[in-house]
Amino acid sequence: MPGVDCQSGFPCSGRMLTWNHESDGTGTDRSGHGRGDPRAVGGMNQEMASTTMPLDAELIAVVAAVTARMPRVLTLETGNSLPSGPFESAHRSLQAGVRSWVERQTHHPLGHIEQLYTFADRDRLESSGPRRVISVGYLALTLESRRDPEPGVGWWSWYRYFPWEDHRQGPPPVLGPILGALEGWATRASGAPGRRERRRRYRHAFGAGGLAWNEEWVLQRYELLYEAGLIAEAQRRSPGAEPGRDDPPTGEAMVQDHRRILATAITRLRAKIKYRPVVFELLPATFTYLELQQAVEAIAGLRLHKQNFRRLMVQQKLVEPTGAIEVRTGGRPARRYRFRREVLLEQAPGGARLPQARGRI
Amino acid sequence: MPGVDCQSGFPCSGRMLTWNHESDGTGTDRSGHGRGDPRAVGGMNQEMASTTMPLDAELIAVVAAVTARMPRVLTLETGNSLPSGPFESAHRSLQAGVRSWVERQTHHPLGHIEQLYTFADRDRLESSGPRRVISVGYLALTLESRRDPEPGVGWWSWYRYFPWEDHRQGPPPVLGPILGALEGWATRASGAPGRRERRRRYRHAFGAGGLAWNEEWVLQRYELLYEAGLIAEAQRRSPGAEPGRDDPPTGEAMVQDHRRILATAITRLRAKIKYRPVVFELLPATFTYLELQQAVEAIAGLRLHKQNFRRLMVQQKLVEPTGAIEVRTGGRPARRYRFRREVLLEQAPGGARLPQARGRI
DNA sequence: CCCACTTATGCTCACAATGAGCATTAAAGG
DNA sequence: CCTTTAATGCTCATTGTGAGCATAAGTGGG
Repeated sequence: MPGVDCQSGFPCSGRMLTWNHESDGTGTDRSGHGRGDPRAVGGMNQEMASTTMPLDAELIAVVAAVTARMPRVLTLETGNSLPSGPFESAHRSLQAGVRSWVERQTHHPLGHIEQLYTFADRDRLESSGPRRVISVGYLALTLESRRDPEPGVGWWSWYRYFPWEDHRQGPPPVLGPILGALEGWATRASGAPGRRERRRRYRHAFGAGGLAWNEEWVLQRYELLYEAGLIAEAQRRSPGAEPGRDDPPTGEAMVQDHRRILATAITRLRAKIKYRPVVFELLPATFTYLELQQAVEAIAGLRLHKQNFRRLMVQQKLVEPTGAIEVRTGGRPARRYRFRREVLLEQAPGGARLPQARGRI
Repeated sequence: MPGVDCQSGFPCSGRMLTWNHESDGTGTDRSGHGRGDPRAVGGMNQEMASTTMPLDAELIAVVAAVTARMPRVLTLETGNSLPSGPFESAHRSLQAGVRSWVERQTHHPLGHIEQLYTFADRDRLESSGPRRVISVGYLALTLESRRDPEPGVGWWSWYRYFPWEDHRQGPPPVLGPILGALEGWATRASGAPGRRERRRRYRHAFGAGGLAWNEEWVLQRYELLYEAGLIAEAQRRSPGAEPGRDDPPTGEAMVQDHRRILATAITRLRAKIKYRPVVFELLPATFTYLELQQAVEAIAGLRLHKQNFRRLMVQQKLVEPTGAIEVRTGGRPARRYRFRREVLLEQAPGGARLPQARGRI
């Protein structure tokens, strides 16, 4: 009776069967901005012209980079919108469309690209024209290039739009006022159960009241703030609502729901950086361990333990020394490394342990 | 000097920073069926009418269930296609569209739904009409219902389409011939490096030559077989190619690229089941540990270690006993459990440990 | 009633992975 | 030479996970 010999990364494992309980915000049944979203209402009692309907497809890209320890996003209109454009007939595929569109619009070559999410909610666009639009969001990782900055095109820190997300120096100052406002929102709920529920939700999302901060829940936090009416974009939609004078600052707004798409992208990247070697797409060819770590820290919005980070890099053999030494460190010189591209082809996928169960159990 | 107190699930962790090296096949820059995909060629030298183009949106659903220890998919046309239909103007959102379309088509209520992927490759459809189509794939989890089976509508085992994916009784018989054919394909490459590369790729994907089988790489394996010309759908596309008489059986074909979409869904579900409590969507309200385990095994196509699986359930407190006892076990009676829905709201997300770094490092 | 057989449950044990933090090395700047 | 700042090495306690032994509690036959 040999037993399973579990290399499956599974229950026999269990390492992998640690269920997260959290929605990733990109897949589950949420059509708008969460329950209270004004956009989720409306419709459903309108024309009901149940026929195929020609529509336009739009591509929206979140182009991310890291410079000077800051995660940045490529924007148009002086930071008010993400690069986007129509899906054209000349494009072989959606992916090709994003690439050509963004590169034409920004003169910026894209690196790694992945699809984020597709949506076509009826009330998405403010000026709903005659045609319905289906939007496909993409996340692209690159190096920030400084050359020919077109007018209006620029790189802005993520944290300009989500100031509560940067916990590298500990909880950011904005967090206090935000939690205060959320508590107010909870208090305004009708009924004790409603108040309790709102309180539970915001504490959970923001790690308040002794709960832990989960850096991955970017979208959830944004949606909660939106629901609580603390996001400028939400106030735009309900014209009656004025920004309360006591409302805390909740970051710069963007056109339409671009900021929500950015939140989706950050969520995705913060999750992905943990199980795929994507950081390297954001770094120059060679780097020191510290630079690598700081890139991860910038994205995650957290400080990391230096020695353990190093140990991890060593164990996984993701990088190899170039032989070069960086002397401008402020301390002992550091070795420079390069990403071992071969790992993309090699055997063991670090996290999810491999396969196969043999014999009877 | 307090230190980081790393609960971040991060590098200080490293638990989470074990990069996978693998593409998930749903996000990366692959527009067709991998490098050799005939669909990835074509186009790019055609009309180039670079303007906004009205197109039709189509929704395609992979509706999954588990019955009698088999993972099943809801199909139309006697197993030849997935439920699909146009995105209509009456639909509030894409998600709502899938729901109503599938339910109308199959009289089957859907449970959990998540978006899979959106594609609009030019050469996707065989009969490319005048209009371009953008397709949005969805994955839905439900319980199989037996009532009023419309003609042509039915549930088929996944493994009918991917017979090499079921490793619950050890490597399936088809695997041998398939590996043989892949070796032949590798041998037919021109040049030693080409042959070596093909060999490396198929061994990696299929866990041949001492390598481990990774149950998550469903899409990669399918694409490799497609590229090797071993998939019926691929042969349809290049009319010259006849199925070789020595070709191994590679499962039932489906219309268009529906089988590829199914592969994407299986890949996603096999991955997701490890870090989110989604299995419960596939189970009745109460169940025994064994039933739960068998559902996971059906999806993963692997056998699991019973005691450790149990330990996991206990540790994570995902289920609670109902008090009921199942006696028809063939052995000692088993307790029945129910999923603790509260866990969806509760604190700790099992896998990705929580956050926050305080103090200086 | 005892026995063989089957599945359910408990529990142990060794080993690998991970969180924290001490210690040492190697530059730069007075 | 001494202080400060990083880079690197390495230790140590804890927890997580792979395997498997052992016992419990039914069923179906002698």
